[in-house]
Parts: sequence; structure tokens; C-alpha cells
Amino acid sequence: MPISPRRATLIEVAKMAGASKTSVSRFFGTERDKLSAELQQRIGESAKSLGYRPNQMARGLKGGGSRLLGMLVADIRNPFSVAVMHGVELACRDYGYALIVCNTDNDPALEQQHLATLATYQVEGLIINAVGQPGQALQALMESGVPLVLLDRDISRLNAEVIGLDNALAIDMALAHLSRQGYRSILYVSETPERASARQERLQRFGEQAEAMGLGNQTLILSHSELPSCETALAMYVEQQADSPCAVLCGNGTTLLTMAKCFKRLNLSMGPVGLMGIDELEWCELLTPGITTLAQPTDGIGRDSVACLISQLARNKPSPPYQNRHAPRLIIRGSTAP
Amino acid sequence: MPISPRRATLIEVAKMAGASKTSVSRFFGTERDKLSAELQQRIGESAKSLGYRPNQMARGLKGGGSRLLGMLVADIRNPFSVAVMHGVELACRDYGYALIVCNTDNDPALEQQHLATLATYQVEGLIINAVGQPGQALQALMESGVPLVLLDRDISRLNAEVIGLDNALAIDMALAHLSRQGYRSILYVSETPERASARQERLQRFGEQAEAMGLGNQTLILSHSELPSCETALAMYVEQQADSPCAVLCGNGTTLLTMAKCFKRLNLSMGPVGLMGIDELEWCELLTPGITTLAQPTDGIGRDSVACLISQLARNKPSPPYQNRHAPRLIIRGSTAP
DNA sequence: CTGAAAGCGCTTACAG
DNA sequence: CTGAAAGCGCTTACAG
Repeated sequence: MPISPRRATLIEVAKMAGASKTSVSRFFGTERDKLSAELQQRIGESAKSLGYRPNQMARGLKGGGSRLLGMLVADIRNPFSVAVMHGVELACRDYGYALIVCNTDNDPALEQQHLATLATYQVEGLIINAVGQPGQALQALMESGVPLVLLDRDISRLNAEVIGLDNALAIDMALAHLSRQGYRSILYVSETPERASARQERLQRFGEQAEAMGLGNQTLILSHSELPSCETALAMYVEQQADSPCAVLCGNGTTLLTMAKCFKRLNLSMGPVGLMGIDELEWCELLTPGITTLAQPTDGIGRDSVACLISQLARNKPSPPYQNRHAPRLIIRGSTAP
Repeated sequence: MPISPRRATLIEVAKMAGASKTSVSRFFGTERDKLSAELQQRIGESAKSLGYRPNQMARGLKGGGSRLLGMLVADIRNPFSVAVMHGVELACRDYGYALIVCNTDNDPALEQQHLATLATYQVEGLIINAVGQPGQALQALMESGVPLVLLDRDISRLNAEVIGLDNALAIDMALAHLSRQGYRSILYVSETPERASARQERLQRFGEQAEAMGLGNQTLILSHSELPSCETALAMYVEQQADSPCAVLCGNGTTLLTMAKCFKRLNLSMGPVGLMGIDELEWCELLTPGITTLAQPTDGIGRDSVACLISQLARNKPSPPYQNRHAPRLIIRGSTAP
């Protein structure tokens, strides 16, 4: 049973340095330069020898702010979400914030609960990859003035900034590429678009743009990604197009994985039947002959989410620039060479 | 410029309910049942109508504890780490803790920095997937009595609990399977084992056990996973074994990905040359003919890490059981069918 | 069962 | 440039 030596406190540092609490507080706050060189020296040394670091909980309680940001992720096991989180982390570090991450596992109830918890910790800003509709927890948070950014998914009737991929551009780039490669007819595969605005935007743009380009177009919605029925749908589609070269465009990583499995089961070879996806995953280059993708700039999306929060927090001070819609990067591989 | 209505405070609830601060505090703490039914009712109603939730920062400042756990991840983009984090999250929710996650990107300096930050937030416990050696930040934390669990990687001269895969068992299971399938000679591929005890344990057990089973055995250490040199090494190995069936066993997901790429570049077919990995990844079943793996029980590892922390926190109260070494699950696919 | 009071470790007007 | 004092929103002995 170790006698745990408590962490040193501001008072102890003040005592040791022969200074006031106020001065020590200034030393660790934003007013260090208002202290004489000599005082700074004394405080610095005392603090060091005591291993002192300000208690952030106490700081947050008074006017200091919690220096805490919250992030709500719909599915933490989705590589895209994690990649964005990586960018968020990087930016937090730069701005001196710590990050509380909550995974909602796509459960709206859990989302509400986590939101309440986050409020409890007095987070100064919130990055939300929403799964449900606003709900009272979020309303309360907004009303209490906490800055918000919506990641990838918009929420109707909530006027917060949305940061993510430029969905229209992504679809346009994909269709341009597929058309250039000679595919005349495209099947777009999406997860159920109800709750995710990004999915809706992509789906809608696909219809419009394919039409505008004179490409054949159909849509397949995966509800529970039940493999057998996907397989059937894919087989039927390909058969229908027997005469002209066709391709499958997947709206995200999950659908791409599902469709890649279907290709395999049906023994379809990629290329002759095109396959392309939004989101770059580690196995895309591994699968013969390589899958063409649109990579999202995940670090950038993450960083800009934080930058957006910081701007809202800054109010009048000069604040970092950020972008709402990010352009994808086309990675061409064998799966779109007929 | 919205006038942000501050969140309600304990005092306001007390005032509205015509009760004392103490009673309101008790209502939201562990002594609610010491309050008369009538008082409970009044406080409950007032709190509800004010939308009151206790400020966790203030609670933590007094004796309440921060109800915050910290997790340090060496590489957040590693699917294994994320999967474990998922388990940690689940358990945190059960025990009523929130989680601050810090990614060290395999940088010991960053690790130190994050550790200091975590201390600043008064985390009550720490789950560490270490990259560096202890360092003063960790020492200080330990000495101040913060419970610690080491994830997957041990740190010499730190007597904290280590939770992770049963590495010896994993290697034994892998070798037993490969031997059963008829492979007579195995190449074990590992990342540099210096800083990661799990890698060391697997590597060492591999040598011992393969020897004991009378299997040919060699080792390949990937330092920067430079593809061309791996490719050469693999080609040479396979050539040497021309006479007897041989297999490649990968120590983790990263090395498995690298080796799968080498197989592809060399046009080696999996099965005739065996391929197997520790860690189950989404593409393992996708790659023809499917890669045999040992899946780690990541949720369990995550949950037990938290359980271990809780036990240390509980001291005398009954605390949850947990396991230090977890058994993997063998998933047999075509890559180990000669 | 209930409450008045002290105090957790800080910051921030306010004075000098 | 420096400090004494009040107070952030809670919890916890201590008393009744």
C-alpha cells in the first residue's frame, strides 16, 4: 500500500518561491511576461523542483475553460472515422486541447447519452459524426453556446457547420474516370441514405450526373449488407448489361468490401466489369488487379474540423482558416481498365 | 450573437427545491436513499425542469474523482488498437467513466507529452499501449498512485499489470495448425521486437517451439517494411525450401499485409506456400483463397483492461474479475492448405 | 433525515 | 510589476 504523494499544488509552489498564488497562476497562464524576470525565475525553479503542473479540472472550474474537445463517432471501427480522428488529434495537440472520444456504435440512444456526458465535462467544442436526429441533448448543448461541427453527416434543422468530402465533386470525378475508361453503364451502391447526408448527396448527384453524361445508371441500396442478395443483384445487373461495358461504383468503404466479396463469389473479374470505390483502404492495392478509389483527405478533414471549432471559440481574435468541402484524390488501378 | 444561457447549477436547484446544497449533492451522488421520499421528489423535479446535470469538473475537484480514464495508443490507425479501444469504450460506459484517448504515433517524445497532459486532467486510471521506456512522466504518475495497465506491450522495470494476447499459446496454436497441414519449415516474420514485449515473446516462443516440434525455422525482421527487400528475402527463403513444404507465419497485421503484397509481386500462390497471420483483418477472407489467421479477442482485451483498472480503484470493494492473457481464435482458410 | 460551513486548486477583477 | 480576496460548482466531515 504505497503512500501516494499527492501532486504538488499551486500554493506549494507559491510558498516555495516566496510569491503569491496570483503570480504563480500568471506564470502558467497567459500573463507570464507581466512578471519580472527574477520572479519568473524563482517560480520556474520551484515549480520544476516540485514537478508542478496546473490541475486542469480546477482551471476549468474558474474562467480558464476546460481545454477539452469532444468527438462523437458513429462507428469507431470504420477506418474512415479513425483516419479523421487522427487528424483531429493532430490539430488538438497543436491548439493545446485534449480530446474525449465517444463511440455511439450507430445507436441514437447511446448518442444522446454520450452527448450528456460530454456536457458534464464542460467540453469547449464538439465534433459530431451524427447518427440520430438532434434530440434534446444536442439542442441543450447548442443553446448553451458550445461550438459544433458536423462531420460528414449533416443534420437538418441544426445550423452548424458541416465538414467533409465534396460529395458532388467526388461523384463527378468518379463518373468522369469511368466514362473515360469506356464504361457506358454504372451501378451505384450505397448504404441506406436516410440518416447520412453524405450518402444522400452522393446518391442524388450520381443520378443527375450519370444522366447528364448519358451513362446508363442504376442504384443498389444495401440495408444489412446481406451477401447473398447483393450477389444476386449484382449478377442480374451484369447480365442485363451484356452488350455494353459496365462498372460498379461504391459509395464508401463498407459497400466496396461487400461488392468485392460479391465479385469474388460470382467469379467476376474486375476490369472487364469495372469496380471503383470512395474511400481508400489498405487492401485496395492488394486485391488483384488493384481497386481504383477516391481517397478522402482524412487528416485534412479532421484538422479543419478542429480549426472550425477554434474559430468559433476565438470570436474576434485571428483564427485559423479552414475548408468545409474537401476534394478527393483519384487513385487509378486495374479494376477500372476494361 | 446568442446570449448563451449558462447551464443550471446545484445552487439553483437547491433554491428551487427549497433544499440545501448538501441534499442536492446527495441526490446526485451515492447517498440518494438517505433522503426522504418527499425531498427526493422535490429535488428530482427541480433538477429536471432546470435541465441540471452536475458539473464533473467541479466534482472531480473535491473528493468525487474525475471519472475520467486515459488511454494511450501507439498507433491509432492500427485496426487492432482500434478494436481494443472499442472494448475499452464499452467497459467505460458500463462503469460510468469517460475516456480521453491520446495517440502517440509511435513517438516516445509525444508519449511523454500526452502522459503529462493526462495527469493534468486527473485521470483516475491509465491504459497504456507503450512505445517508449517509462520516462519521468510515467514514473510520476505511478508514484502519485494512478492505477495503470499495460496493453499488449510490457515495460521492463515497471511493475504494472499487462493485458493482452497469450502470446505463447498463439504461437503454439499456429505451429500446431501449420504442422498438421503438412508444412515442414516455417518462416516467422516480425517487426523489430526491441520496444514491444509481445513481439519478443512471440519471436522467442516461435524459435523454441518450432525447434521442439522438429520444424525448420527461420526469422525475418521487418524494420521499415521496405517491400523490395522483403520480396527478395521471401524469394530466397522459398527457393531454399524447394524440397519440403514451407509456410510464412506473420506476427501481426502489418507484417501480414506486407507479406501478402510480396506473395502477389512474386506471383507465389498461397497454400502451396503457406501463409498465416496473427490478427484478423477484414480483407483476410477476401484475398483468394482466404488467409488463415488467429483472431485476437479485442473486445475482451479492452474490457478486461478497464476491469483491471476498476479493481485497483476499488481496493476493498468487490471488483470485477479479469484475465491477463487472452486466447486467440483460429480461423482456417485456404492459405494454409498445401 | 437534513443542513451550515469549510475547502478542493485554480483564476480574475480590484488595488496598490 | 505584485498580491489579497472573492468565487468557480461541487463534496464531505461535522452537528443536529
